Amino acid sequence: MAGNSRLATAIHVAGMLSFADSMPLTSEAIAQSCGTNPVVIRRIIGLLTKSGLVIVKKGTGGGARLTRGPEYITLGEIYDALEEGALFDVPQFEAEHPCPLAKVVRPVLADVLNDAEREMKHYLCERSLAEVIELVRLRLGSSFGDSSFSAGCAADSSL
Amino acid sequence: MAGNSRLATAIHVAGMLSFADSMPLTSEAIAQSCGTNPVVIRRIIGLLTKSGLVIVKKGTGGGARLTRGPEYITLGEIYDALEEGALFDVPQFEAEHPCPLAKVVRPVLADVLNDAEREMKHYLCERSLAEVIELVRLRLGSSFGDSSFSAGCAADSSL
DNA sequence: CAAGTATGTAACTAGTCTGGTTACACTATG
DNA sequence: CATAGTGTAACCAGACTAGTTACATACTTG
Repeated sequence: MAGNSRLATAIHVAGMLSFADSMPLTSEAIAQSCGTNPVVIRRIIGLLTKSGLVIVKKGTGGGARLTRGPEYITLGEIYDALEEGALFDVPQFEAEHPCPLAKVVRPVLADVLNDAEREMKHYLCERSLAEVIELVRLRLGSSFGDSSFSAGCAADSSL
Repeated sequence: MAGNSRLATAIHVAGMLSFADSMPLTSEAIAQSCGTNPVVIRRIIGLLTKSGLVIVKKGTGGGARLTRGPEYITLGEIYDALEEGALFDVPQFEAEHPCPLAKVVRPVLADVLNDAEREMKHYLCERSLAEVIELVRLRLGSSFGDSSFSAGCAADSSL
């Protein structure tokens, strides 16, 4: 349970919502596809909602759906929605720290490691959800048509 | 104590060893500069040694020193030495998984997120330890000369 | 050889995070 | 009102980071 699978789950969720198009999906249905618990899904959907990527309808027939088409959602936006902290922690020192070199090294390290993280984020910002879905379509080959995704998966697992 | 400060510490350590040039530094001296415990430093130095970046001499007058000049050590090598796991965990599903879409989505996500991580690593591999040291020199301005680094910091904190 | 110095490593603790789970209040539909 | 969903709090388990103590081992010097 060590690694961080939240981003994988979040993109998985967004992808499913994209397939379902305007039909809202329940956290229960999504959780089955993701092999996890509805509450875990709701926690993630809550963050996506907070970032304006998703809109949620409560009550009977409710569920979540995307606010935009997948071409207009980048993986970077999904990553940001999760509010992860900095990838690398660079503790800074107080003025009284005995080693003068250390006090200068740390801000430099913070800059460099921040840049490294930015490279990763930049890559994610250049990949749209639609691109990911297209890759999935390619892997699926021709076994499914366009609309059979939601019919074949989301509908199945919601019953 | 949440974040991962190991990379920052490891680069800090390598930077100090570079300043000390051929004079071995003890984990005690480095720990003082890093504001942490000698054992923490030894754990990191152990990994750097395992990767061939550092060589260690035991006993009186012992300590660690770099095996190469800082121009020939990249931050990517230091990152790899720490043997961190994958940045993003992408759990895969068994063949019996109920949702057929999910089983196809996960390998795609693994690819995409792996690429994102690779972008970050690529940036680190293009930055040498010498470049970091140069940035530190620039921030220090002209208050210190070249050799006063090890004399001013490492030597001070080792006494 | 003996004493001192330094590493290597195991063991334990504390704090934090992710993920799983249960429980329950709230809300919208019909 | 009954049902279907979400939102959220609370708690547990597992894992990791960092700090610390303790001790065996190895090297150097006198």
